[in-house]
Amino acid sequence: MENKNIEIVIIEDEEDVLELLEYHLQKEGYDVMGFLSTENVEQFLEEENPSLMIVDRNLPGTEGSEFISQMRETGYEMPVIFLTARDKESDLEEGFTRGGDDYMTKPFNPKELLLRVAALLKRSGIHTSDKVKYRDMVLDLQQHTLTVDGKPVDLTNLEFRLLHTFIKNPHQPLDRDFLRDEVWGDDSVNFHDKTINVAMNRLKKKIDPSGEKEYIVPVWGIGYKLN
Amino acid sequence: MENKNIEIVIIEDEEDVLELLEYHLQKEGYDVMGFLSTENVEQFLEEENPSLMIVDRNLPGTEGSEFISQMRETGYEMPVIFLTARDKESDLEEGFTRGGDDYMTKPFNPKELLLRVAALLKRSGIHTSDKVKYRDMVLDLQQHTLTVDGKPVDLTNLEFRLLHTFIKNPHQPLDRDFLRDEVWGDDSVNFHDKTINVAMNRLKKKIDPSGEKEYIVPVWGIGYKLN
DNA sequence: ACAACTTGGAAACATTTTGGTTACAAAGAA
DNA sequence: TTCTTTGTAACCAAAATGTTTCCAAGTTGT
Repeated sequence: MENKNIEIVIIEDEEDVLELLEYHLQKEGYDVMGFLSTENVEQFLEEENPSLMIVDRNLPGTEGSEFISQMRETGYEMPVIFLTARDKESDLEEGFTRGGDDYMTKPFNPKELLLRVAALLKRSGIHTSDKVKYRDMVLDLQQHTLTVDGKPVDLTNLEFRLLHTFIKNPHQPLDRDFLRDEVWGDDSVNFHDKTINVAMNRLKKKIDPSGEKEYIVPVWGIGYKLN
Repeated sequence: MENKNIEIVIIEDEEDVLELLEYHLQKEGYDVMGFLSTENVEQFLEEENPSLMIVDRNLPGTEGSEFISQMRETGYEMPVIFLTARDKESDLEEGFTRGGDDYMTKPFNPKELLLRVAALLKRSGIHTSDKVKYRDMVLDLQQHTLTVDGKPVDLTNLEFRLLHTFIKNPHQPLDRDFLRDEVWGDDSVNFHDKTINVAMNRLKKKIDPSGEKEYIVPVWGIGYKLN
């Protein structure tokens, strides 16, 4: 599917409309994340970088355009398509001046929506951020951040590289020599036995404090493995 | 007038519609060039570089979308808005797939047209004003001035360039090598470790003396990031 | 099963790396 | 010159990483 990895966020309080939107967009291969209100969206944006948003103007609580206006001020620049049942001129203007890129009135023609989505994505140059996912973990290689179960987890540089090499080689016991070459580099002389152990344990504790997820397990006499 | 020097080409065979379009766009300060057919447009494009085109689908001789399709193949990439009297779905699709960015049906609302023109110009990177905004900050690229929360803040040249590169790449950790290339230039030999640190701290102190806004935060082991 | 041995984990501590602060010097502009 | 901007150096603080020690758990041979 060609639209893989392009993420689209929808905020729409009418559940059936939301489902319809999700259906059509997913059929085109987009990754769709739907919300029934602006709640939680801000948190979501901190973790993911959607390429486009489709937002109902008429939302419970915050107005849709009000929300986008705030979002723009915070520095988010992805294209936004507003949806509205109304068709008043003043509303239209407000939508555009608050940072909207396009405007469609409900009921909308699904084909047209898809065409407008595609046109906007093309025009704005899609920035698919480099992300690697594994189970509950999302490693953003560009932002150098990790989220586990949606919650951000602070990693040091070393820990980040370490986890990255494990995610690149899952289900495989990586021995200490390999890790040393890969993460620390060949130039590291005087390498202590326990250096890797300690680093691994610090990493394990950060990504799974309770130890219940067992992301990384020791392989006795070899090294460690990511499950 | 703020839209000065932005040139818009219109191709529309109905003379009264063309005049109406020219009137509204000129009132907004755009430079408008109208054509009654696709004839002569190609020649015009070789001499001028309009920022946007508004094209009727239903033209005598060549179809409007056919013309744009050829134009795209020749390498022209400016945004295009199609106008049409018809409202058939197949036409709509053809318009978008042949390189259109937006689509309006006649009779159109002039206000909406202007809004869509402005939105497309913004999205395609043509700045109607040489100002960049980020959160509370407004960077005037022409005047080389900055205001934070509406209050003017004096920046030196170096600081201005530095902040500008951060605003161009928000939410992303910029490492020291990148900053060095971008702001100081590759030719700088004998570059001291701490040069960037000191420059960054001077900048941070100027745009956020109390440190409470946290515009720019260090990313340990990498560089700095604008939030 | 048991002791002897090997390996991994935990915690405390030490070292190194990195960023922040300040003062001052050099370079450049008015 | 005089003022401003920018770079350098020295020093401090914070964070990351490495080392050591001790203990727990797994392995092996008897």
